[in-house]
Amino acid sequence: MQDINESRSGRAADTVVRQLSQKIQSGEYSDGTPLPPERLLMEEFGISRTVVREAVQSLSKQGLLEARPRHRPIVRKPGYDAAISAMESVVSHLLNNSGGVKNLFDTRILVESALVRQAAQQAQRDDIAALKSALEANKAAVDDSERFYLTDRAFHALLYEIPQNPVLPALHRAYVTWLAPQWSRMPRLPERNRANYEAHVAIFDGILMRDPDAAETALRCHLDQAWEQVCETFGDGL
Amino acid sequence: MQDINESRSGRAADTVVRQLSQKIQSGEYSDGTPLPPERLLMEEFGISRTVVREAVQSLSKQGLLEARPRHRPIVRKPGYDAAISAMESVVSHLLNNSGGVKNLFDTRILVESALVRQAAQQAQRDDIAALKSALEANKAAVDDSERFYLTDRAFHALLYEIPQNPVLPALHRAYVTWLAPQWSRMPRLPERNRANYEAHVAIFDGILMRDPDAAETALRCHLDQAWEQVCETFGDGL
DNA sequence: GCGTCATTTTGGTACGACTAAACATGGCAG
DNA sequence: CTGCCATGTTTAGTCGTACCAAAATGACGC
Repeated sequence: MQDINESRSGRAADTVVRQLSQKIQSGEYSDGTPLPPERLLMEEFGISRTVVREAVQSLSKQGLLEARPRHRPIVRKPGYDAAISAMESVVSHLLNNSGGVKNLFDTRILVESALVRQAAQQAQRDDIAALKSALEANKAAVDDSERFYLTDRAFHALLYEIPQNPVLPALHRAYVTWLAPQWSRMPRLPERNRANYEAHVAIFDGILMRDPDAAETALRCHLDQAWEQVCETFGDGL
Repeated sequence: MQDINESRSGRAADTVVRQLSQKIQSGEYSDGTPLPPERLLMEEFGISRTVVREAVQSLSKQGLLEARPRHRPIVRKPGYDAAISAMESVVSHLLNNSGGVKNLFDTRILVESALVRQAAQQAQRDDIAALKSALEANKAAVDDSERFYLTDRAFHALLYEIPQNPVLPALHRAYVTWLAPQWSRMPRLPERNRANYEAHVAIFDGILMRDPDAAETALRCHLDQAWEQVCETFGDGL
């Protein structure tokens, strides 16, 4: 009810954004519930609807609100995925620049090679078991390219889960999402599926034998091969 | 001049966002120049100023425009840094959650350990020379904590530059920015500076000797130590 | 030429109105 | 009583206008 004026910030919307995000974080607006209607916020903060809408839009771009058209914005405590999706639009521009896809994929190689090394050194019994069953799912799907794609993704996803760091699975989802436009237009051949499966086996063996070097080598070989396939399909112009 | 209606998209602002971002990417609005005034865009697209403002705000949050209050928005072709800064607000929330800082720092350890391994295997003569001079700057600044902080950052930044992948330096800037709140409130002691310098030397030696394992070990030791210092300062509640 | 001041431009905010979609209600037919 | 549909209500999306203040612009005097 109090005027938020005199908050000495160039833009009124900014102070509203601060107050709202604070109320969200403090739980005053609990997760999953819709925000009060714009007209209520308007009188609560003593501002016009213009400013309310600006603030709401800003918060939704930050991932603290989920705004569907014609609906009340839903309060969302942001997770690591929200951070990733905040970059999405920018990234999509960057991927159109020459070299953008390769730069992104190279970071994936970097990260994933570090992951398999760490897995080879620290993977627990259940991690290994999960990898093993993912491998079997791979093997069972070599002839069904659509399904193989899913099991392929699942195998790599496991690598990102082993360190128990919630940033990493989010990062994997990001890679999958951003590289999907290239990947999904590639031809899916059973031979390639089989080669990928065998590459996965090699990675798994490296982890199983607690041999970081072997695991990393296998993974780099696997991803380099994938990149070559991309280049063959799109003609290097990335 | 044509009506953008009938574009079959729930929100008018979204179509304007698309059109504008396309015009920015195609160079019709060249980088560095201000966008046309809102009132012009309004009639150009046949929409109200409300929508124009919404679109402009959206684009500026995406990093395609740089909007200062009371100024015309400046067109910016987004780079990798723009992607990072798009996450900034979300990340700042995540870092307040328990474990957020540690999760982020762990990814840094992961990435940076992969970087030093790669450096040990692939660093060129000039990379090594750059590292060497960064080390000397370290050594010269051990007694001036403020300056040592800068040279410390510069040393690590070099590691991110070696693979020639523009994503990585941006990532380093992100780490520095996001972890700065914790780092900058830590006491700076010459002993610590000296210890950090020696850790850098160990990393450099590993790279110089083309010994990835040694380099990685030294780096992990270095960063783990840094994390311990953070914990001592803030009492583990991260 | 250069600084100063008045004018115009332009973004920031407010208010009011209307539309259409989503939601809530209640009545009607089975 | 139950399920479905018509109706009214809520609410976000959009538009138009108006006003203010800061910035950009240009005129003027020095």
